[in-house]
Amino acid sequence: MLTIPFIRANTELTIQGLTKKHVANAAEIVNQLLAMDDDRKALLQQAEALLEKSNAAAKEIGALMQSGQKELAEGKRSETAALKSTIKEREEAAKLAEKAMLDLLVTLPNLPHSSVPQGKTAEDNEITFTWGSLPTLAADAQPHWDLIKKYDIIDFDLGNKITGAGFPVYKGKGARLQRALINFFLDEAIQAGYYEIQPPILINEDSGFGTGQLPDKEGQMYVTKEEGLYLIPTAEVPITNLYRDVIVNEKELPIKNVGHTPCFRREAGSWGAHVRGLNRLHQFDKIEIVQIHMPENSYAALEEMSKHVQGILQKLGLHYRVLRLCGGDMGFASALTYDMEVWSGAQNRWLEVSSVSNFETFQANRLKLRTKVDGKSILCHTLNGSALALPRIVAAILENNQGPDGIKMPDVLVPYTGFTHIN
RNA sequence: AGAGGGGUGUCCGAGUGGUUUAAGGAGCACGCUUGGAAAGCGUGUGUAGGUCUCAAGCUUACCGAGGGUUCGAAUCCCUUCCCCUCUACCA
Repeated sequence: MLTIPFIRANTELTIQGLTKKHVANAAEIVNQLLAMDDDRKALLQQAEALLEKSNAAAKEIGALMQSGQKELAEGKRSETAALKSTIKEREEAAKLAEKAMLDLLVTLPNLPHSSVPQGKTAEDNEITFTWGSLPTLAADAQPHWDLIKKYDIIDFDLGNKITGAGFPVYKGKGARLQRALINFFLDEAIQAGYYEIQPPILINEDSGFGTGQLPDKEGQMYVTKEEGLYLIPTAEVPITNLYRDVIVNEKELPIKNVGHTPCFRREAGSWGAHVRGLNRLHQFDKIEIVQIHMPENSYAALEEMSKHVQGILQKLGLHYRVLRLCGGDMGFASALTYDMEVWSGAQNRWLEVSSVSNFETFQANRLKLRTKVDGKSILCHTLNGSALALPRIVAAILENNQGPDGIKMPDVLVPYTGFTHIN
């Protein structure tokens, strides 16, 4: 979330940024927020003044008791007892004012970086780079949902039986391809200096708050009935939350972590056209990279992460493009996001396979993730990106590499799969 | 899951209602000392908020978390989380 001191010092900038992200009535909300903070401070001061008085009196009573002046102590006691209810009342008022302010503050998205294009929908995203060329496919090229049936490698019907829609079962070479991709992606990340983490895939409420899923987006996550734990929508949540309530030594920065996890998304209400086959699932595997930086280095890190993801796509020989998301299409917590999309040969459309973002201090403020500069604590910058999500990569490989002898595996993957073709 | 014991600062650790303004030790930083180091001596060493032009200062909260009792809570009570031991179960 944004910080009040920042909003106070950069009120105009804040309003402009929120407007770019299509927050309605940004100016009104910001002014209300500042008024609420003034309110909070005033109430806090009242409460603290009374507390100071009461603390002093309690200390006096203690001293009187010790020196045996019981009568005096008793008198003082009844005097200060009267303060109690007023103090409690003011403390509660201050607490309520703070909560009201925070409740509003957490609803505000992060401010977009100055390079973020204006715009409302995916149409307004800016294409910054395109690599490779359209695959040449036979006229009878099939979409992946037909190919997986033809080769019997991914089974939606079985998934329906044991769980429900959107939970496919990977079989035989389909399962082995999954495992190959996971290992390939992890190895690529490790080679690029990332440290591997295997986090829990259920998280508590504090973690959901730390990275911005909660409050507000609980509808997108599965939750366990008894414990109230959430199934992670992405490894970003547990891996970033490792640093919740942490003051990291500047010498330990940058932190570069990678982890593979299954990801769970309810995708409530988002089913319809364009979501056939592997395009959108309730459960899928993803390798996630997370970085933590000194503020001045975070944008260089974002470029590095983008290059890392692109390097993998190039090794896989997938035609892709890079988008700089516009204000209306970017995520709640992000300041700048690049999406990578691969070309899906038989669907004739681009599929998003990665999203890399710089959150600047937005998550760090929620997490209380700080470092020290000249003895003062400052918020770190957090970044993350998919490197990569599996299902759409699988869809693209299947569709783009189909031929008369089956589906040819990209060369880099063969050492991992142990086979050259799915046939 | 049941019974019992715990959770104090960067770490160890004392503290069962009132100079706790959290003892003591270790570590760390700086200074003195030294040819240099060690030892020794001295000083300092948390987070967040408020006040303040800045700094200093003052002030509030924080002893796992939340609530309560009290003039006053690390200390007493309740709830909850986590750790340890034993039992049970299990891969």
